[in-house]
Amino acid sequence: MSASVWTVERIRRLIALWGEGRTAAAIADRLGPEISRCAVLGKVHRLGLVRAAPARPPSRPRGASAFPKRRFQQVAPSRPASQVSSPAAPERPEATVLSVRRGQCRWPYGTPGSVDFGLCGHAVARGAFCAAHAAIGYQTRPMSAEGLMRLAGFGHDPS
DNA sequence: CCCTGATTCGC
DNA sequence: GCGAATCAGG
Repeated sequence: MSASVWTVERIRRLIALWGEGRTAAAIADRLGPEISRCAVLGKVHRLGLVRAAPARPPSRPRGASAFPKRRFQQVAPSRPASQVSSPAAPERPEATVLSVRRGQCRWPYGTPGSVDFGLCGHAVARGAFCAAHAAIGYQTRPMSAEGLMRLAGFGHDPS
């Protein structure tokens, strides 16, 4: 017979002790060696006994193996379909941070700080980028109706 | 580094 | 349902 470790008696004591404001570790101690602090926390949570939440803004997705190793996401300029039909972008950087001059595309290549880091260097078409990279970097996303109204000077002001 | 409670997920 | 793992904050 596999009686749950959480007997009625233990649950009763848990509720009482939790109500007294004891800490999970202290409760785990009193409930016996079978009950760990985590077990207490888990049970408390499961019972919905969560002590008055101090309005803690849920900062992030958390929990066991939420993101075990994928914690760092590669953040690199993504290359959507726009690049396919755009004028050629160089395979390798043709300028460096030090060498790049006015009129040269400043699209980054490689990892900043590493020796191979460089800049596109092609002739600027728009802003700081050549045509190919401007197509990627200056994508204008469709603006919401609210955004358009705000931009037009019609703030949504009910009063 | 110790502690706290909170949260998630594999079992 | 259970609780270890892992989080943020003190």
